[in-house]
Amino acid sequence: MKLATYNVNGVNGRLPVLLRWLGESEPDVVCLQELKAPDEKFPAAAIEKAGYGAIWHGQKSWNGVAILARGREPEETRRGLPGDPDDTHSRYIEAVIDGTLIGCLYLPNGNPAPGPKFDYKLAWFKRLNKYAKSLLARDEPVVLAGDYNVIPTDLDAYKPERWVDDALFFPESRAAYQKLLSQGWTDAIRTLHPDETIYTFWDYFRNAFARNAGIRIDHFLLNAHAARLLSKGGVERDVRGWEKSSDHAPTWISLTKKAKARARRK
DNA sequence: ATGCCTATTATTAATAGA
Repeated sequence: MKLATYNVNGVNGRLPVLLRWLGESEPDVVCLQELKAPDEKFPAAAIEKAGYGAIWHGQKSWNGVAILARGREPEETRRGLPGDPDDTHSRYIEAVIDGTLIGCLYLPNGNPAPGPKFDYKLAWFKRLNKYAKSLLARDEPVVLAGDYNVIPTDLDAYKPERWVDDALFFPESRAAYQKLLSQGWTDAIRTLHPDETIYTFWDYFRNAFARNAGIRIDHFLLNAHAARLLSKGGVERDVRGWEKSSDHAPTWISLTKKAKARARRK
């Protein structure tokens, strides 16, 4: 099963890119972020025509998340994180697909930091960590995929010194991410490629993509059941170079059907 | 220290992204 996460940066403005990518990459499960569209403007017909069932949680102008499943309908299990009934942002949606629980998240950016937006980021992170702890213990594969808006370590940024004043790299943001990992989650891409320079985002400024001036902020976190099934993963970097592309590239992992015998014995 | 670029929304400029 190939799972992908893609901050599409406008699901309607980038629809040709999204459809081309779905056709070429053929992921089985897709977590989308930054739909930038209300529910009624989600391009459900075009996505269905491409062969995908979908659930979505939209919002006017900003945010918005969706889960797509090739040849099937995702079975929705939650929309919105628990812990704050006054939170109006559409940043979390969750479904069961083929026995795997998939959480699709779009963590707040938090800039400028410090400030109220950064406070919101940390508060959202705290709610995520609390909820994630309850998911971790489930007796099935669990995958938390999305745009975490966190650069985990120096290895994950081109010139990390340029990011020290940014909410994505603030000590509090990195600490919250490490705290989440320490519950027992596996950062799939970093685990597969421990020493590689891997980026998932290149901004539109300063010719960043051509210079490979990127950061790694789109992540797959796996519980132990899912981690045992992890076989490969990476970033579909070419997509970032397409005409009218998002500033993020699709990031993907493959989960095998059954754990390898060696892993099972452990 | 700031703009750079791009999308959306509401009317040619503001806001957000990261």
